[in-house]
Amino acid sequence: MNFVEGKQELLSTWGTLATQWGINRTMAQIHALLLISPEPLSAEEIMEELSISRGNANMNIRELMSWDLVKKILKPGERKEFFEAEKDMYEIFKRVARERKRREIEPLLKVFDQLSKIEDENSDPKVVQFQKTVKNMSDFVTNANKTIDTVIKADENWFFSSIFKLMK
Amino acid sequence: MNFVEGKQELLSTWGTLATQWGINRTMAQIHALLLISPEPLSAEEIMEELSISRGNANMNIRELMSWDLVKKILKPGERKEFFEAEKDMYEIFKRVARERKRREIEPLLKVFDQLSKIEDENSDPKVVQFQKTVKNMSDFVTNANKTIDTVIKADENWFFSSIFKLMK
DNA sequence: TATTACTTTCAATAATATTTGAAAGTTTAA
DNA sequence: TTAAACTTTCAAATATTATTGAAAGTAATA
Repeated sequence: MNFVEGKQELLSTWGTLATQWGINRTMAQIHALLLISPEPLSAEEIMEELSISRGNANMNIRELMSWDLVKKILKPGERKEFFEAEKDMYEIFKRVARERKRREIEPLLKVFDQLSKIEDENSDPKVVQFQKTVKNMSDFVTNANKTIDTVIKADENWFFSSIFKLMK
Repeated sequence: MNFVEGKQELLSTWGTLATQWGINRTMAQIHALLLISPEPLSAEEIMEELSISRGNANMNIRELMSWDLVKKILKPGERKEFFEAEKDMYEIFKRVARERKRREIEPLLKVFDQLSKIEDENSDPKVVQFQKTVKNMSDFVTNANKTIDTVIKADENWFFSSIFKLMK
């Protein structure tokens, strides 16, 4: 496998992985492309490399910026915009965790909160198990949420090495 | 909100969340339905509750079993099969982690391994940054993989409380 | 063995998510 | 101003994924 083949393999694998995690394939591929690029790329270059349309490129680049994974670079004297990815993997991980927390976990906790308020005098086992399940889900997600907060604040070596030490 | 409305809300929210994580909506809803059910349910009952076809129910129940989240229960004297979900949230989390690791992380590490073997004498910055990125991704995923192993072996209270203590 | 009571399969269909591309919008500079 | 060089939008088209349901398969029982 040479560089060009390897690049295709990486972009394709990364894109496939992304879809398994509910992330748009093109978004992941643009991200990977910027990760392996030593220089910021323009929309044109991204469109070219991935054979995608201008609209698609624009939309996914902006989505990446909203996740704080990519930033716009303006080169002096150039009118065009260039894009550059944050390259530190742990930083990427933290930013994704922060966004998913905000977009998904927090709304979910609100739903649990509402569901926990359901009062049914009724001691029907169905109601009892429902309430038990909501409580368990809610407690678990609350803990997961706190764990994410911990990770977001921690630094990489400390976090990973601490986790490993737990099992020694 | 009463019990019936709350149940609908939970099934719907859980299903939506699942799609954001690359998991089939129906699969997640069947899982949630079994989680709130005090008794094992038959395929018929699942079809009825979620208004889905027999084929769809069958397919997703089997998928849940392949994730080891649901098991088949045979009641003595009954020909029909019933299904029951593992209800412990941390156990569910570990089983999902174990499966995603096996299905996604391990194949991914193989790809990284191949990509790391690309030798291009060439000191083109594009090649250099490619190799650097593959190395970073690979190291990060390797660490994440080890962390998952740690979590899979740990028990809940110990794991969560240890994590929190890290930040004190 | 034949019938009944189920479960499984899968091609066709439907639902959902992504992508395109042309038109509209914006900014810069002559 | 106007034109050029870009970026953004979004309705329509396409691609992907999920669902249906009827037929085929299987196993228990009469």
